[in-house]
Amino acid sequence: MPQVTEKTRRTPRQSRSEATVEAILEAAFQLLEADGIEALTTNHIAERAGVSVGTLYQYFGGKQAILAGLAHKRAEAARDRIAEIVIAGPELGAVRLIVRTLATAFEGSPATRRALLDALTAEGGDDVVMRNHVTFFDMIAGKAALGFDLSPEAGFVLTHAVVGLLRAATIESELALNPQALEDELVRLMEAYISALLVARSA
Amino acid sequence: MPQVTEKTRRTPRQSRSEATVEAILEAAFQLLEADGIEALTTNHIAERAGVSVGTLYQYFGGKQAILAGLAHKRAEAARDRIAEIVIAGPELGAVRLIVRTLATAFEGSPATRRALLDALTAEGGDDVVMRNHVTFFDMIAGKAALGFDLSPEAGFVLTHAVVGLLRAATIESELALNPQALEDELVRLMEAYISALLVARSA
Amino acid sequence: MPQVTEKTRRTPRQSRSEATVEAILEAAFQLLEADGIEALTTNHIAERAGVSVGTLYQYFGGKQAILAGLAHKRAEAARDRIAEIVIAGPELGAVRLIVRTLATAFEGSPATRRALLDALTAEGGDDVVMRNHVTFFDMIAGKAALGFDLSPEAGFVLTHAVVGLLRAATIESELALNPQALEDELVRLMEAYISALLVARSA
Amino acid sequence: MPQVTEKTRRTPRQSRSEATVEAILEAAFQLLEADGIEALTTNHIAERAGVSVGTLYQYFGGKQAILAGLAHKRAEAARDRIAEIVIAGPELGAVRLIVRTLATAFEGSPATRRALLDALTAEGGDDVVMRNHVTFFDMIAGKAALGFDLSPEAGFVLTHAVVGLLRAATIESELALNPQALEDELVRLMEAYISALLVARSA
DNA sequence: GATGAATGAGAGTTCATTCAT
DNA sequence: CATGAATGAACTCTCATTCAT
Repeated sequence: MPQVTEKTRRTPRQSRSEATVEAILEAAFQLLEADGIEALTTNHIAERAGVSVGTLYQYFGGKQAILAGLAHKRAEAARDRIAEIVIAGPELGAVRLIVRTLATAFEGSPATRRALLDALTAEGGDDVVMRNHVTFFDMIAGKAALGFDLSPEAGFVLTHAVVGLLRAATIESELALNPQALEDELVRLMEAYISALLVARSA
Repeated sequence: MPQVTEKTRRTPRQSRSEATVEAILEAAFQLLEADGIEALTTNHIAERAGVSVGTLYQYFGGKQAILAGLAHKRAEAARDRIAEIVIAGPELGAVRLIVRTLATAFEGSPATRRALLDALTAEGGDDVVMRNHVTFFDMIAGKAALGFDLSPEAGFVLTHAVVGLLRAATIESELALNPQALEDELVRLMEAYISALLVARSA
Repeated sequence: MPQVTEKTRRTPRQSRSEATVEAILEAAFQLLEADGIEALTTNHIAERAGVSVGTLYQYFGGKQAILAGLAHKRAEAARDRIAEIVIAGPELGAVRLIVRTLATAFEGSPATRRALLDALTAEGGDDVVMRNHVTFFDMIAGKAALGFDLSPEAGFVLTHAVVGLLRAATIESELALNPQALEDELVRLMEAYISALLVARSA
Repeated sequence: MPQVTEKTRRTPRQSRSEATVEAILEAAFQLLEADGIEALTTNHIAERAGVSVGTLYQYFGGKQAILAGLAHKRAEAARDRIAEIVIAGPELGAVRLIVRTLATAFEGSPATRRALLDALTAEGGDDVVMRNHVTFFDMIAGKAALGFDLSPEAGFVLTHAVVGLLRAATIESELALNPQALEDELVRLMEAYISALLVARSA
């Protein structure tokens, strides 16, 4: 049974280890893109990465951990970019920029995106986006003059509405939605909600 | 390899067949609740249902088809209930009632709910909720006087925002969100969005 | 991890199943003799038996269970033979016959004998010889006019002295002990002990 | 593959080396007690001992060698104590003292005792107790006035009856034998046998 | 001498699926 | 229609051991 709980077995300190970890993640991403989640096995990943399975298991607890590692890297990058946006504080276009950042956070084919998104939620709480959603959106909320008394539920809705819709859009590829139009609607949704929160607050 | 494409092999007409199908679905649901998705195997389901694996394969194309069957039963029930709500036309509370119906559509533990939700999306387009979202929300849209020129993207957002958020809420069980407060926020989100759509339309 | 606790997964009722079980045990014995315990794998056993691994796992919980099955078959046969000896009641030679029966209970090479003996003890209490030693030796004890108040410890010594020595003799093959002389000494040991017990009892 | 043949690679003379060897043995013993033989790996031992695996392999030929080292330490201590007993020559109680010494030779849980006992026999002839059993019991035999013409088989029985029974008693822990009563029976067994040997000799 | 990252053969095991009965 | 014994490809994961640093 895989050790899902313990993501990293050996925290790499030396450059050789770091390169190995990087090679494993890169190999996993390539295979994911090429053959899909079904064909993604630890043996294949190790082979493609040019290391032995044993080495792979030295750094990752199993397939899920690798997927999670891949997803986290992207999620963190997205979060950093959003943080920059908020700090830079382009008053009006902030919501649109954030939506756009999230929409492009996960590179790769729809199937890959879905796999990574699932890996994030499969961890059950270790999800960076989720775990940090309060801190994260407090920043936005502060910028938007909502103050800090955003309820957990409102924060949750603010965070997950966009991510959830992007997830759904990724899966529902055959609907052939217009990305631009979708972005417009997402922005409309978020701005309408934020306005409603502001109104409720001032009441 | 499971036959994802062909969901039902034999459409039951006789009562004995119906009972068998029912027993299989019920067995699957019980095992899902009791042991989780990991322990859910066709052999176990057949055993619990009191039929042989062979018989199970006479009615279902495989594990995924069973899960999908389970999910569809719920999804259809939810859709029917929502249709009634819309027809009954309780002007003001409609959005809230719909949200509530969706929130309670899937019984069972969070893990079970997630598994069923995933089964729905895993089908890749056969999803009743998704496939019918235009028809479905056109009804709502009509009631709400939005007219029929709801863009596909707006319809998509309208449908999936709620479902996606409920999905996220189900998974993120440790956040311990207040169901009532969450419902309030969902209603706020939807009503704000609908208003925004109305405003945009009239402009 | 193998399911050591649950020896048989499917109790065979039909002749086909019985033949399969028999084939597996026979294959295991042959491989044990030919290549030793190290080379004994479930895959090899299945191949040699002419069945698939899956089938093997339908009947046995794993390698240990197969070994245990093999050992039990022999142990039971030995016990039956000893029971016959006691019932037949050849007054003087009984001890020698019992010793001889135990000495020849496990066919095969020393390594095989050791493996089977170990499998018996590895079960931790399910061992037929051990578990039944009281019942078993009460019969002998009765014959020997010791009565039924044989202490558990005396019964234990009676049972295990011979088995333990045979085990040791099997392992210590390089000592090249003379089987006949060893048998003589074992008989001497047992008869001396029984006499001592009788003396103690009459005192 | 473990190098069973070559037990020690480097015989330590310096104190640092001795400390390392000691740390490894101690670590192995602790892990054996805590987690059982299954969880005992060279990597774990090295980690617990505070050395690298490489260092471990500098001093021990492998896992078996470590286990053997552990067992030998105890076996040698027991032999020395028994030698003292024989030399001290307390005529009547000697057998009882020897039995008691053997019974307490291996500290630790039953599982640990079994593992160490097995390590001793697994060496296949390098076993100190076994290899030296003639020399060893000749001393006792001499003391007991049996002379030097003790047959190898009688010597074997003399040595292994006690050890084998203690092994069996260790494994069969659920029988909950009374240690004192068991000791009594072992003494009875040995004294009866020695007497029988004496009688046979004088005949 | 010490290190510890890397190895990799191969073990055990699962389970969706088939098809002869 | 039902059965369930049989299948077997494929998977995850271990761990004793080596050797370049």
